[in-house]
Amino acid sequence: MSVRVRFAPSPTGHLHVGGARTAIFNWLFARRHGGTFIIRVEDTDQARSTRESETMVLEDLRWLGLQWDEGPDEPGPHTPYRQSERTDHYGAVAQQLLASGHAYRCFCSEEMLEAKRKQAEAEGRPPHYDLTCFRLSPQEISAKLNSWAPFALRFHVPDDGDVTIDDLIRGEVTWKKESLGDFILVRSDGLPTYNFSVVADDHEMEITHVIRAEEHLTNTHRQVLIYRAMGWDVPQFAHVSLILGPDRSKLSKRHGATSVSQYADDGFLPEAMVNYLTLLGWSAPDGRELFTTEYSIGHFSLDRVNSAPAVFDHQKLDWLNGQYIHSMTAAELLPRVRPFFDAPWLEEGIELVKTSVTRLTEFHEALRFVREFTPAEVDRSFCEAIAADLRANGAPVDEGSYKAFVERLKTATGAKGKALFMPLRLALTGSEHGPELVRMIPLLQHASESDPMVLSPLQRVERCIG
RNA sequence: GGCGCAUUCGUCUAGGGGUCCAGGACGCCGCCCUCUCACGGCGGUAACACGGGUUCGAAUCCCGUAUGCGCUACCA
Repeated sequence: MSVRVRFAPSPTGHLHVGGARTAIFNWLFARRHGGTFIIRVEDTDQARSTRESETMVLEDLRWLGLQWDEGPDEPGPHTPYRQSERTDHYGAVAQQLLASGHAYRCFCSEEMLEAKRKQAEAEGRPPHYDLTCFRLSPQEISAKLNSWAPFALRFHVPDDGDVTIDDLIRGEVTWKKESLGDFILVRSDGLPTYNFSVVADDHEMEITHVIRAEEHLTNTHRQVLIYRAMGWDVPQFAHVSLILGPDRSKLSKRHGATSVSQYADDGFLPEAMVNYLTLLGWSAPDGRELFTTEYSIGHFSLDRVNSAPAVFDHQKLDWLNGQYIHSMTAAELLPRVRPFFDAPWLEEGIELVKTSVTRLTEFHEALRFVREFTPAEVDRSFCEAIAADLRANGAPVDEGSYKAFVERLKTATGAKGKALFMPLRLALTGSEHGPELVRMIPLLQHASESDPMVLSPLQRVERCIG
C-alpha cells in the first residue's frame, strides 16, 4: 500500500514554526516513500478560522518549498480538502454510529455540562460526562425530539475501551478506558468536532500514517475508539514533540518570532529554515547538519526523530542561514536580496560582503558605506598622494590594477603594511573596518559610474583633503 | 487532581548493555590566517535529573521520585 500522509493546519493565522516542522516531516516522509502529501484544512472551529488565514498558511508552505499533491487548491480523489465543506461526509458516519449504538443524542446544554463538571471536580471525581442522556428511554428521546430540543451527538466509551497504539516515534502507548468520558462527536450546530472529523477524513482519504504534534497524542485514544466502532483500519501514528522557547515552555509569541512569514521578512532563506526545522528533532544518519532537501528526502526516517521536546535556538538558525548565504553565489543571492535592498551595483556588492552577513536584511547595512561617506581624519599628505595617483592612473578596477596602485602608493608614501592600508581604508570609507580593499576599491569605482548616489574613490579622497 | 509523554554539555543532538572517564554541531574562550571587520582553520570549556534494582558489566533494560510539558472542551 502506498504511503499517504497529510498536514492538517487550522487556519487561525500564519503558519507557526511548529506546524511548519510537522508539515516538513510529513512532506519528507511522503517523498522518501514515493507517497502522497496532502493538505487538509481543519476549519471546523467557525469562531477562529478564516479564509485569509488559509491563504496565508498555504503561502507560507509554498515559501518553504513544500509541494502538495492534494489540497484545497489542488483537486484530488477526495476533494474537497476543507473540512467545513465536508459536512455531508460526516453525516453518514454519524448516522452509522448512532444506529449501531456507539453514539447517542445528548440534550444537555453547555451551561448544564459546565455545572456538572464543576461539581464533579469539587467532589474530587473525574470531570467526565455523567451519562444522563445515555440513560434516556426511547420515549424520553422522542419527546425531546418532538419538542425540537437541540442535541449534540456523543460517543459512548465501550467497556473494552482500553487502547494501545504503537507510535512510530514513542513506541507503545496505552490508555485505560476510565481515563475517558463520553465525548462529543457532532456539536448541536451540526458541525463535527476535531476528534470526529479527523477520523472520518483520515479514513476516507486513505491516510496511512498520521504524523502530527505531540499535543494530539492523548486524543488518539478517542480516535482509535471511533475507528473501532466503525470497523475501520487504524493508521500508523507518529507524534512529534513540541518546540519550546528558551524558558522551556511551548514556543509562543512572547518568545519572539513564531511564524515562518516573520522569518521570511527577517531575511532568512527558506532552504535554511527547512534545514534548521528538520534538524530540530531529526538527525541525519551520518551526523551532517547542513543538507539539501534532496539529501533529507533520501535519508529521512521516523525512527531517527527524537521524542523529547526541543528548544528553538535562534543562534543556530542564524549560523545555518549564514552558511547558506556564504555558500551561494552572488548571482543566486541577487534576486533574494533585491526585496530588501537594491542598487545597480548590487551583485558586485553582494560578492564583496556576503561572508560577513547572516541574514538577507543585513546586506543593506553591510553595503551602507558605498552610498554614505563621511570623511575621516587622515594625514593630508597621504591623501594627496592617493589623489595624485588616482588622477594620473585612474582608479583600480580589478585585482591587477589594485595591486599596481598599491605598489605605486608604497613608493610614493614610503608606508607599508598597516601604516599603508589603514589610512587608505580610512580615506576611502571613513571607517577602519570593512571588506577587503582589493575588491572594495574596484566596487567603489564601478558603483560610482552607475549610481549617482555613489562617490568615486577620487571624490572621496578629495573630500578628505577638504 | 487523573491520564499520557519527556528528561545526555547553556542549546540542538549521537548513543539502542561492554569499543563512552560519552562523540558531533551552535554558542562561548584561546590561537592561527590577516590592512581592519568578517570568513576560514586549529584547540579548549561543558552533560548521561535523582534513587533503587536487573546484570560480571547500564547513558543504554525495569521500578520509583523529582521536574517540565500535553490532554482531561459542543478548540484544533
